Amino acid sequence: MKIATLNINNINKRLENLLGWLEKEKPDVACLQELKTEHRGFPAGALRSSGYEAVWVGERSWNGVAILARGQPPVLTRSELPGDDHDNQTRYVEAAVRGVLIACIYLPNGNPQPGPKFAYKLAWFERLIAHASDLIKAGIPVVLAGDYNVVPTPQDIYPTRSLDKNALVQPASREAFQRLLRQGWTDALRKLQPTGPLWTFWDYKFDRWNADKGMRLDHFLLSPQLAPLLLDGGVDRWVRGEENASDHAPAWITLKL
DNA sequence: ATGACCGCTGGAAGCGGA
Repeated sequence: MKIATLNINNINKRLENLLGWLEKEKPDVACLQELKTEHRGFPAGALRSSGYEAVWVGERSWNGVAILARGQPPVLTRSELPGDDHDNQTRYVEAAVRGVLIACIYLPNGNPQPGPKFAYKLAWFERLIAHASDLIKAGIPVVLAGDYNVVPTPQDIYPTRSLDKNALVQPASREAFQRLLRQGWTDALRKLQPTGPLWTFWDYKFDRWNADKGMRLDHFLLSPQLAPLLLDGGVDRWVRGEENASDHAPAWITLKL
């Protein structure tokens, strides 16, 4: 079972890029973030024509997340992260596919830092940690996939001091990610490749793609039952080099199910 | 680097993203 995650940065603006990637790489499950469309604007028909059924939550202009599954409909289990009834941002969707619970996450960016946006990021992270704890305790196979907007360690970003104040690299952001891992989750891509660059994002600005100055922001966390089933994984870097690309590339893993 | 990008809203600059 091949599971992928991609921050698409507007699904309708990049629909041809998305369909081209799905056709070529054929993930069984694809988690998407930053749909940037209201619920009714989601291109469900085009995706169905390409062989994918979907569940999604969306809002105008910002955020929005989806789970696609090839050849079968994902079974929706949650469309929001528990813990704050006043949070209306569409950043979490969860569904079961072939016996695996898939959570698609778009964690808040948190810039500028410090400030209310960074506080929202950390509060959202705490809600995720609480929910993830419940999922671990449930003893079921779970993949937490998505754009965490966290650079976990210094080796997950090109060498620079210019981003020292950025929310993505703050000690509080990294500490929250480590606390999540310590519940028993496995950082799948880092388990496969313990050291070295594993970029999934290159800023549009400053020609970062051509300089290959990227960051690792998109992660797969595996529950204890799934970690031993991890076979392979990587980043589809070619997608970032296409015309009209998102600033993220897809990351993927395969599980022996 | 107060950076040179990209997309959105609204109908101009300003915001958000990372």
